Amino acid sequence: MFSKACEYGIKATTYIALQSLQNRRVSLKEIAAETDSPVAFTAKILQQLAKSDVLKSNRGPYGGFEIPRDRVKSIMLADVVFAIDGNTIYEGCALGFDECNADQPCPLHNKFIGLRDELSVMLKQTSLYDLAVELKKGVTYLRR
Amino acid sequence: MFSKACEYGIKATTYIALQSLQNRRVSLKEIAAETDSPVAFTAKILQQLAKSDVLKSNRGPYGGFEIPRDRVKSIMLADVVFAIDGNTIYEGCALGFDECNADQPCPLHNKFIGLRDELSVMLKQTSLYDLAVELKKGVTYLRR
DNA sequence: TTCATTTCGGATATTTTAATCCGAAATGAA
DNA sequence: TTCATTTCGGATTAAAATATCCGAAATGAA
Repeated sequence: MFSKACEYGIKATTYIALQSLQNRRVSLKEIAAETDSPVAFTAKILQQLAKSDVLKSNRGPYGGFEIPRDRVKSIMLADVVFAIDGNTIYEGCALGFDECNADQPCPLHNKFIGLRDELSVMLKQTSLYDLAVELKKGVTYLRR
Repeated sequence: MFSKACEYGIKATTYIALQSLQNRRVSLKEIAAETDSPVAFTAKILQQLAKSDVLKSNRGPYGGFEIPRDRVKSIMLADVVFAIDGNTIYEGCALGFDECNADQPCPLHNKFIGLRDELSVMLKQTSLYDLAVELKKGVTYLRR
């Protein structure tokens, strides 16, 4: 479904969102530890997310990553996924055709369009705020 | 979503099902050509599907692959997918946890269970016969 | 039997994804 | 300024997925 990079990216941004809501800037080391992710690989992903303007990075002591408080509610899961995996998840054909549409569909096309649309809606409607709130409540977890 | 191997496997079994309904046994070469798939890689996948009893293979001249006519309606997409990709698509966690359930869910768990169940139902309810019929009608395609 | 045809199975090669390493650059504090 | 801390960015390595190659085995027909 998602690439490993994207999985780490979602966990990381969720954690950063939670801490940012409490005005805490967090370091790469802390993020990797809290999300059970490989440190160096996570660094690359965070860099990419910073370039895509999903989060803000700061170098030097007391540096780290953050998401401006007023943006936590408007950054959607779809933004994170798109920044890392692109749009194949929304637009890609289940059987790998470069193009696949109602006009000339693959055998699975019609059985998948509904599901894909639902997925798309879900990703676009779920904000980092939504994910952070549940994490804070303790009803979801970033590691086991 | 699916691995490349699984994509090729679905296309191949759909094609074999269509031909088997017309009592035609088909060769690897023909299958690969009709589904626009790499020959040698497709061979491996068909071998695997034969071992999983999704289809029957026959060596020698006039050999090739087939699906017993009376089984085309009872072999489901889920059987093909399971034989190649296993059950991660049904049971795997969206964020890669080894285990992920209502008791200790990842941040996406609850947003995904509905979708995953729908996918599961769809794969279990769609038979090779269903796919072959649409292909025969000319409303779906195995290559573009 | 002989031969051409076809799948089988193991080894190998290529490509993509995942992950690490390390010096450079930025930054804040002493 | 000096130094420790932290991210940045490029190079490299490792692992997994994708794909190919080729000789062996099976099989049906001449």
